[in-house]
Amino acid sequence: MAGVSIATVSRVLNGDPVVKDETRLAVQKAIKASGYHPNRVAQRLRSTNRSKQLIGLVIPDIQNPFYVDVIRGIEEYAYANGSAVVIGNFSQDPKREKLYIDILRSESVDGFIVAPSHGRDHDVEALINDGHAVVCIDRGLSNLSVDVVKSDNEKGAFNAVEHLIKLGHRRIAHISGDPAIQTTQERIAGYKAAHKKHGIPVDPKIIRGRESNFISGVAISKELLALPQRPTAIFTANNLLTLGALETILQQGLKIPEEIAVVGFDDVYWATSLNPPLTAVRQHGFEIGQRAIELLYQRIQHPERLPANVIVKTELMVRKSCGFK
Amino acid sequence: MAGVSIATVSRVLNGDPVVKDETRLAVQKAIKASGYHPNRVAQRLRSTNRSKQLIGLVIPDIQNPFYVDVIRGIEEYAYANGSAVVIGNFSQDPKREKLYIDILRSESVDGFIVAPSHGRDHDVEALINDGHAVVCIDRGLSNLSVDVVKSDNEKGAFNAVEHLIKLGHRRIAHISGDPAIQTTQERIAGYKAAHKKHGIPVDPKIIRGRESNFISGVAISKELLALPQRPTAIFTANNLLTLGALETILQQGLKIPEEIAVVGFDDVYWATSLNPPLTAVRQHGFEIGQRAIELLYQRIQHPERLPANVIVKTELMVRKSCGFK
DNA sequence: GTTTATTGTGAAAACGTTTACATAATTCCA
DNA sequence: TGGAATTATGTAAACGTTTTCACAATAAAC
Repeated sequence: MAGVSIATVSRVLNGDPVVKDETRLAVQKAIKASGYHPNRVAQRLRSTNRSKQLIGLVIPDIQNPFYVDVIRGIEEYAYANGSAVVIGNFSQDPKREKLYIDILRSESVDGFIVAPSHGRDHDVEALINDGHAVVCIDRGLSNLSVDVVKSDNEKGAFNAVEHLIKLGHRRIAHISGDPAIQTTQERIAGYKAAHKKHGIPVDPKIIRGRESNFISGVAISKELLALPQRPTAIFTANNLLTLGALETILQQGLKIPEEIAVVGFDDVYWATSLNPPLTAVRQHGFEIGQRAIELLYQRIQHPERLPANVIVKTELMVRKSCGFK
Repeated sequence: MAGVSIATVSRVLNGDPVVKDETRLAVQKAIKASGYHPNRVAQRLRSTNRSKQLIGLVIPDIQNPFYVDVIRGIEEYAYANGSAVVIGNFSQDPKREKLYIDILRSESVDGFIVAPSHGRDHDVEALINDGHAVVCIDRGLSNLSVDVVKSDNEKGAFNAVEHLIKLGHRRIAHISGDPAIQTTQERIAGYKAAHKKHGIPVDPKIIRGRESNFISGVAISKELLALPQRPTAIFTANNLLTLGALETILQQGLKIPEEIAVVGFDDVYWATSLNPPLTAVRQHGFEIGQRAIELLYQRIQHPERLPANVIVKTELMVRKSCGFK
């Protein structure tokens, strides 16, 4: 249509400076006129060096607002680069995680951003060993050195618990998540560190963790509230557990913060609408996403770069659920 | 490796019954041994008839839990079929919507599930006119007949408002969303219908709508509460507006439901944890997603089928935010 | 006016599959 | 046992690009 070969069209599309201005304009005109759009599938199939404009994201739980923030951060960057993001939400199911990794692998994405289901995630390890660019979020891998972006879980938990201690609480329960997950362990460590610093003994009976979901939150908080020596405060390890605890407290008609104080890990956008507004540890999910995709592009360009470990600060959002003013 | 041609390997992969059992086994063994994975990019490039195992999803707001439910419904089905889902979140930005549609188009996805940014969405129309399989969710197109799956917005709003009326409320405000969006109009229609049925005059001054976000919710509820003849109840048109209203009410120290009743469109998983638990219109997002992808696959197989219009029921979740027992 | 550099363009291979067609291998029937 | 019918496999084109290489056209140098 522009009277040139497809090779020249390709060059124009890729901004190759070698084409004459005259032909470039002719081609661009023809592209406009014909409504031509390059086929990204063919582009990906062919090109080895250049960016394939597609990145894969493997997420454990898309219902968790924290990951939604992460996704938004990643997407923002991807959008700015004309890249698309393929999201696989594996709902905490390792089998499904594997399927998504396989799919994305065979989609020849530029790279992967993954929250591995656990520290010894063989599928993610295999991915890295096969030379793919991978950045982990929220949790790392125990056997392998890899780029990781996550929150400062220990510090975040420490601050939350210290806040409670400074308000006068001495018997603080902790509803934690799946003990197999690194994140859980770090948050427990922060909890303990705050106790240690203030010379308060840790009672292992009031640190209880199972799966990270609403049900566990309800169940564990019931157990804790039935204890003979009832805690005056509860520190929950993520937003679903927090909801479970609130449910129980509401149901038992206990007053927050007078009868029981609550601090949650994971700030959520509706935390201020709770009554009373919830004091919570805010993770900067959006920023985590941004840093992750930046690292990913760096890794793609410099595969030999040493793995980075980015720790993103948390922020204690003090609201009204803590009591003992 | 199995001593056969690549054509035969392809046939084995696609379950072509023509291959001899013996060779099939040999090939399968070789596939296992070599860790071979078919390249989906090449598959998509080549194959015209068969499913490309990729569907495109264009969503206005991934932070809205309703859409998250929709996504989960879609993904569930896709996962069961070994398909992947590419998600484009355009954050209510039509430019971004267009970019994502273009990207997905050139990814040669099997089909699209889209929530068009407005009724005259030219990009979505173009998609359909170009012969792509498209299913709309949440809102349809005004110029074009297309498969649509959405909630029964009018009925949902009607039930919510009638519930308030039956509890004795006579002055019910409505904080609505973007007036340009069909969904908004339908919810307003339901609001009016309930008034009409019960012979209560509609005061247009207490129906106010702007963008569907937290800020609007705060602003409009402030306006409403400052009115000389203050409403005794507020019906909000979506979960972000609800949050905004709750924020204002909490800040002004008003008691729910004694001083002001609240019913929200969009039930959310944390509605029960609010204090008091929120009465809300539940949309079955997961089911909407499921129906949408079912319709999409049907449309792919029968492009000439007449467009369907699936209306999914809503459910009024009666909790404690309505008062006037 | 030839040779040499420089610049812009085209031809063709390659990416990893699917698929129409051809051919080889097997079975069937007379 | 020879040919036809059937079955299983291989060959090669195609999908829509990118990219290497060669070549043509122009400009520069002698």
